[in-house]
Amino acid sequence: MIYDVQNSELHWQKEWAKAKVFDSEIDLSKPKFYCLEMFPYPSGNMHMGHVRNYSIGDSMARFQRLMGKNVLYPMGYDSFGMPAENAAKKENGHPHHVTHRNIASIRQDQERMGYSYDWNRFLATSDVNYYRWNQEIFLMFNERGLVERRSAPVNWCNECDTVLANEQVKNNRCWRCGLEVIQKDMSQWFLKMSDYSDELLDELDNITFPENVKTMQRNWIGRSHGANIDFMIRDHQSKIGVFTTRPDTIFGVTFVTLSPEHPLCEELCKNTEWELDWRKLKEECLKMSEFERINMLKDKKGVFLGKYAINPLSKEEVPIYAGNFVVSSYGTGAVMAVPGHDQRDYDFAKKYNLPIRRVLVAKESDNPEELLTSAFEGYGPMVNSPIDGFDGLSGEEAKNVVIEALKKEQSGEGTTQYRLKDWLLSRQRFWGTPIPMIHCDSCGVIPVPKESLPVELPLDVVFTEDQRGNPLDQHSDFVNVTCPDCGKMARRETDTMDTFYDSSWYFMRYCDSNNDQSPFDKEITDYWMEGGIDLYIGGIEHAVMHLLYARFFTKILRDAGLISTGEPFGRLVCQGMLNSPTPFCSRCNIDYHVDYFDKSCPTCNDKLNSRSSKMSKSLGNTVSPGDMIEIYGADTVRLFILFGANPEAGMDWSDSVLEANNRQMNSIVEAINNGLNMKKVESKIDNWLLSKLRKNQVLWIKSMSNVGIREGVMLSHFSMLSDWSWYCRRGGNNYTIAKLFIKGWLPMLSPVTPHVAEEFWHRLNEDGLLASYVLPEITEHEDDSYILAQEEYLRGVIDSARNVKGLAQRHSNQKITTLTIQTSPEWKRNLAKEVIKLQKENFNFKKEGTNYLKSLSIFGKDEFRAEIFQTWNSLTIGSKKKRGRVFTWSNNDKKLIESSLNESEFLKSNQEFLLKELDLKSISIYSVGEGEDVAGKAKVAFPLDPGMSFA
RNA sequence: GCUGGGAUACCCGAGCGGUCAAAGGGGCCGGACUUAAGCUCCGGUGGCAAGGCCUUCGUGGGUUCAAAUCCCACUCCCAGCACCA
Repeated sequence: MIYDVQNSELHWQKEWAKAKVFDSEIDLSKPKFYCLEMFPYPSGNMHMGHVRNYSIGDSMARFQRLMGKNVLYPMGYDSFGMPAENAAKKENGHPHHVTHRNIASIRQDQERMGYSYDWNRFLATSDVNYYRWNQEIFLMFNERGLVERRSAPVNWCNECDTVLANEQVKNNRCWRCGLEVIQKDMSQWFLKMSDYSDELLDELDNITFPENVKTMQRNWIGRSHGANIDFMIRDHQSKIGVFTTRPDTIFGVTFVTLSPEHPLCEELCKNTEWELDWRKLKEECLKMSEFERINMLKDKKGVFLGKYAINPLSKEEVPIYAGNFVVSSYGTGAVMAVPGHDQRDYDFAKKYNLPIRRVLVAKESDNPEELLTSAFEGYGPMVNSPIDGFDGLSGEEAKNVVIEALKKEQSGEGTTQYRLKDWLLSRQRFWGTPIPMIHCDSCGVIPVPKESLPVELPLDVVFTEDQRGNPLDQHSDFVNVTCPDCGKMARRETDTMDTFYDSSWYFMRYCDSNNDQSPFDKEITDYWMEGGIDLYIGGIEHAVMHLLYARFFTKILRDAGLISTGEPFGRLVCQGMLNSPTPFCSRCNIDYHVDYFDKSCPTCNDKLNSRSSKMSKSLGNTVSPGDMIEIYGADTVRLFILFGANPEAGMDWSDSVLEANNRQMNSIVEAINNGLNMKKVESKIDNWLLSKLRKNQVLWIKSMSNVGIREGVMLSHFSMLSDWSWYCRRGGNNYTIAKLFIKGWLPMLSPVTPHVAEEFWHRLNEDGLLASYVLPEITEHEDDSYILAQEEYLRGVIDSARNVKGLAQRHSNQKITTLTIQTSPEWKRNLAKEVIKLQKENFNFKKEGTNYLKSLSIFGKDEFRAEIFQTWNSLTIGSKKKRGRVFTWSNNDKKLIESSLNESEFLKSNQEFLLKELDLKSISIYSVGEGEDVAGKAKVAFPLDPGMSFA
């Protein structure tokens, strides 16, 4: 066996660990590179999605080390969270034990893949030496006034027995378990993320996130500019504050709508004939399921509340409604309804027969009295204003004038509204960071003093299957505490923190993860975090959760002076989905479990076909990394995953491609092995191989530097091998050259398939480990491209000869055995050179070509004239579909022509090779005119394109 | 509905004005090697009367001497948001 995959991989993993090659320390003499993957929740074994994530990161970390960067590449675990708690319940254990068991298991899987982590920086967020800093930072937030405890309607998930942040509710369902969330009024802890709305939004313009992530964050923050306007109520002391982005439509208001949950509703209609209807509507809205709500929203519904609001400018009185389409949490929960210029209001007005008024026209010249058949939502000049000074104004100007008028009346002002709310931080769960607060009957809610930290989670808790709620509530040692202010008995806060808090700063902790005095040292962290993490890789599912929280957190830490940078992530790469074949019914548009392969659809009985769907446990289409490693080794799995698709693209699992990639690895091994056993025979092709190596290296570095891993792999694992094959085929057999080539090749192999590369690095007798090798700067030699072009020419000749031979064979009864090649006559070559020269001077061939040609001395020969003319045209103008050859030649082609390459001599020197490649007995090669014009092919001979005839 | 990203040969995918019948990979077909299979290597893989011609890069229009590539409209797919005032 040339290469024992399994043993070799394990061997080198041990060697790397022994030599501590991946440990990183500050080194100001090198540029730093902080490479990071979103750390995993340790749920047992590593799955393919992890493999993809970490293989991308590892290849980049290894590549940057090769480039001489000081690379920080740590790994740790996001180990607080519900699943550990649930697992603990199942086995009557403690989440702490479950967590550490899982960490050991997933870490082993990661180590088997050969990832080059600096394990010294290991951290688990559920360990007290991590979460104690969560608490200290929390106290700092509190001091800075960013912590707030308040009673508010919050999202509650019954399954998870806890509240959820807005970001964690998707389509009204819990992001973790999928159960529909309900609204509850509860007193909860918030972090004032809204203080940073503007910066979080504006900074997006300056960071290199993928466009879709930016868009998602922009949508989530949802800033809109507009006005708050107060409407007085007739015969009532309260007023209604509405938010609108369209103050320019103020005169079109024909009613005001409150969300049914709005507190004013009750105030307005209590003890009136309208109360019952409102209560019904409110009930209906509160209990609506997601499905019903979507159906219902098509049908706008509302009830009159019995009172009238007064338009602050026109003083007109309009009815007040409660409407199911008004969202209570956005703006003020109340809208001024302008049916003429808002489609929702239009629909509502139609249904309840309310007046629709036009107060804008699209163009100055439009008729202000023209009836509206749907809302006109664009901008345009104001019309029909009941007060002077507004008609004719439009857009921003109109808005500003209206806002000014409102200010004068003291009933409104310009304002900005955000969709982003404060971060609801508290969870009613056990397995999270305890919120370091104490409830004292006399002193109120007060923070745990810094010197009493950490507040530790008790280990003496037994979890049982039928348990509900948070076991901390029942743990008297934990709960009972003396008040740090007055010394009386008090109760400890039992809510814990959202786990997104843990992941909002772990990347800074990595920089200094063994610090037991503070979360991290500023100087050290500034070094690694300068300009943000250089490459951050993870799933798109965190686009508005983790990635937004972490940005927010970083900005606070910056403002508190703990760190200098305000944006944590430099380049972000969101890896694509990993798909795998799945039974699919195209009629029902449903994926089925893999058990249904080759069966028919259980719903419609159609034959099921196959399509690629996201790997998931429920579909059973997952592939176990462990199994694949056992069969093929880590290198092959890594190659498959990195060559299958670029990092951002989705990729399909394919057993046959994986197998093919394994064969590719075998071929590479064999090729290198053959190279190391070569004789020392010099040949013409030697230089070509080294030129090719340099060319490939340069291209490879360019691709890899830009995270173009797929393109990089194409060069390192495919082009390099086929170039090697070509070298051998051309008779290359020079150990010295082979060694040079392999020494250049192995580093290129190492980011993606590090084990095999390391193994052969040693067989090459190189000093030290390839894993810590720094690639010297690659410079192409001056004549590289010429050498490559020459070989390219030869290949081109062989290619077209093959084509023509096929043709000839079809027209011949006997086996073709001879070839006559006539290379371009000298005058055509000279003409071509002339044309290339002219083209470089931007000569206008169309306009001046013919005259120029006539001025050439060669044109004087009558017998040639027609052919010269044709040649000239073919070189410069071309035909309808093809441009002149001078425009289609590559730079290298031009170089060959300019250098006066003697094509005949060159081909003759490769005569043996041509005979072999073309399977011929004889071949004669000469320049046009120096031998018989066989089959009249002289006239088709062009520079770099000889005439050929077979017999 | 809005926002963002897509649609390229049997499949996956690169290309993003002329060097494009379109890189690379898979699959398939043929050849060499082998007792044979596998492996490996080489070649082919839109059509045809074949150093050429014709048709093709979601559909229909347009700009251009020239379009997979630029512009317009449409269809479909994926993702996110969604009565956000």
